[in-house]
Amino acid sequence: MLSKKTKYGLKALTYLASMDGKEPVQIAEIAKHENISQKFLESILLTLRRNGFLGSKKGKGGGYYLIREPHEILMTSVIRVLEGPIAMVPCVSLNFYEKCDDCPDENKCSVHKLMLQVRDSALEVYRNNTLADLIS
Amino acid sequence: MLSKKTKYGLKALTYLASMDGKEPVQIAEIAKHENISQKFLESILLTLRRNGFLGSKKGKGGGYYLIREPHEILMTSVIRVLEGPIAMVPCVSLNFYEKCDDCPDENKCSVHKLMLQVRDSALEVYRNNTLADLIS
DNA sequence: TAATTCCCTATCGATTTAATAGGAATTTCA
DNA sequence: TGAAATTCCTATTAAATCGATAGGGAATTA
Repeated sequence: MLSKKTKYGLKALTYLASMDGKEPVQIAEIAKHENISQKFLESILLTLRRNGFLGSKKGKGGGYYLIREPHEILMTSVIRVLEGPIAMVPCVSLNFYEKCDDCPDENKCSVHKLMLQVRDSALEVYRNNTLADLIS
Repeated sequence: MLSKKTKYGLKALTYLASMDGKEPVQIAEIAKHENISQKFLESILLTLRRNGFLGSKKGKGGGYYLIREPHEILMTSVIRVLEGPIAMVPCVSLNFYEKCDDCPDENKCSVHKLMLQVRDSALEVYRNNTLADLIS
């Protein structure tokens, strides 16, 4: 299940991308437009800023804005920052690999085999979608 | 993230399929072989039986066994029973559809658009894999 | 009748999630 | 210079979910 954090983050990014200008947009405006709890959105935007997706400006006329072009922002990176691993089990994760406690041999594991395919198919989707693709 | 329930359920099914014979296999044997908490596995096998994947026999020499051929058991149905929806958001789910509270128009929603693709790619994997495919 | 094995419900502890609270820091502008 | 606007940051909480455990009941076998 996709977390609300990721869902809201994607919606906020899309909203900012659709604004297009580099004018800062206030949290309150995004929250209202997308029906998101303002305080919750606040923490999400902070994460996106700390991870290099957004810039911010304080004080009157302040807000958040994209610091990269929408077509440069891959869904793989957004998902990894907001949601974490794309893989459904750590033993097939590229960026968050972990060995399973129970499994003596990954290569013989049926779950591993299946989830490898699922990961690859999800990766292909995320790699083929940038923020720009989500707008139109 | 894939739940342990699903992971263990898949491992148990694979083990039963690899036995091949219609001889009942005891919970304890599966649990030991796959390093799973026996009591937890018990409840999982019960779910699989109630959903038409397994048969069972009580008393000495009892246990669980597959009641369909491995190549007839699609991953779509196993996943839906153990894990629930394949979709990452209810608004793109085929079998567990639900409207989003916040979203006024699904067709304009960027998250919807992305998650539709993710669902389709996952579905394709699950539809192309039967229990038989996981064994070899 | 005793042993074996699955059947069933309830409960628990830990973790995660979504949201809230409350104020600090910075910037703008009158 | 000071008040308003806005982001920044940490802590807390309520609810849900997950993985596991407990404890006995019911059926089957020998």
